[in-house]
Amino acid sequence: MLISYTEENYLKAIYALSRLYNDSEVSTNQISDHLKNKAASVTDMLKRLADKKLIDYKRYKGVKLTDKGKKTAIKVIRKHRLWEAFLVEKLKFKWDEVHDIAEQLEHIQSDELIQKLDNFLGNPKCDPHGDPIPDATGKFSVQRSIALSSAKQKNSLVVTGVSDHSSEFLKYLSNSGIALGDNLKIEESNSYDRSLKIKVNSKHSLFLSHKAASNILVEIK
Amino acid sequence: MLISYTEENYLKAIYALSRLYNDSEVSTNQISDHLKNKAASVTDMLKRLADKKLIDYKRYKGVKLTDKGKKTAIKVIRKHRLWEAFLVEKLKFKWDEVHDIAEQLEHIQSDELIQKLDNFLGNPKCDPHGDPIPDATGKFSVQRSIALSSAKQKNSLVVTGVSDHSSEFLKYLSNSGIALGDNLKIEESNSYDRSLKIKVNSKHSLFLSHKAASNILVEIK
DNA sequence: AATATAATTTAGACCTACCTAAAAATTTGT
DNA sequence: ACAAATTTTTAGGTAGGTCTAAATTATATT
Repeated sequence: MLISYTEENYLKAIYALSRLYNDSEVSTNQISDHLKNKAASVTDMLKRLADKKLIDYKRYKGVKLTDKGKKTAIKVIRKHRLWEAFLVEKLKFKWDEVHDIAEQLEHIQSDELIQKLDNFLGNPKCDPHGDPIPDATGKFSVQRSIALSSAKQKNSLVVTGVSDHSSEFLKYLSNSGIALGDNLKIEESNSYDRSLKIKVNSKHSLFLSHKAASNILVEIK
Repeated sequence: MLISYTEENYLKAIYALSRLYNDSEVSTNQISDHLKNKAASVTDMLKRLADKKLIDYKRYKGVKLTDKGKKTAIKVIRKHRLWEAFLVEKLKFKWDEVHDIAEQLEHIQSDELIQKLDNFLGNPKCDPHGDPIPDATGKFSVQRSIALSSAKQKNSLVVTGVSDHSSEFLKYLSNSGIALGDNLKIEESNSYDRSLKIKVNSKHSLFLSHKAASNILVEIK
């Protein structure tokens, strides 16, 4: 079955938005904001994607990718990140110049091309931005560590390291009851000073300043 | 001004067909045969291309590329051939596997990408099929030598070499009044035995067997 | 619980790029 | 030169993907 350029972009958007909010349903408006289309256009497309069994869709109730839709979205992401790696590693683009070109290249259809490109690049695990590249089966072999302060997802964050290695900071962390491997949930984020309220291992809660949160590295589980 | 994927394919088709027949006007049916579309669809598109000043078009009279249209077509060809070179040289595709993928890649929009790809490949003059790659200004620095027997264009052929180097064949050629640098025109081609009637330097005419014609190399001027 | 507000969907329109069928222009054959 | 055959164009329709404006459903407020 054929999936168009535009349909692929919708699937990718739904995948990304769903990840941001703990794999929950994605709303029409979220998609229209993300894609900079009107909500009415999104509704049209959702019907078509549902006909093709790429999403589960009930009107007014938001949307989720089916396994087939998810597989398609991850394949597009795989292609995008491999092409970004190619553009930076081989063609010597700057990392900030490659996004628009990769947006086009990600839609080229050829399984053999993806596989050969992957080999040519030495089967990289991450793209130039540090984002993980899924393998041909759709599996992400690495998770990216990011600053807690820049985590977009609220749930299922695991502490994997720190970027401030001073004993002062590490002492502060242990006093706060935060250790490597702990599970964090962002309960509140305050935009005026970018401080966070965090729940640790579903037990105790605490406030973290932006400075502290930016030095805690987490992965999305 | 934006030129769509489909419009680019029409321009490429018109360019190729025009070259086959001494840069003459191209007919609606030639285009529809080549693109495997219906003639009515071609007429639709020709009107749009004419609106965009990419072709000169008068109804019932065939069509020619404008300078702007020609420049666009050559740029697409440049991209196609550079990508083919990449696929074969770098990704180790076989030369006969790359065409469909290059048909997609040729429409990626980014001048910087083309230039960087060209440099990455070492500024090749020809693609893996021996077809010349135009430079960024649209100039072809080499002409491809082909067997006279496989020339699709009838006019403006220049003798550049032979593939049978036997003294017997060379003697036959000089007896026939054909030498390096001579200008040839195909006046007739007979499909039952693939023999050709040739005019040499706009002066004398002669018949050539398929065997003889397949050993004479020519370029298109 | 009724109403106001926000989110979503429907209705109707447009453009690109294709199609079929019929009409018009051109070319060919005698 | 005129009829026949061929080529090309016009007319009208379809599907994808977008839009605006209006209607519907869901959510929030009081």
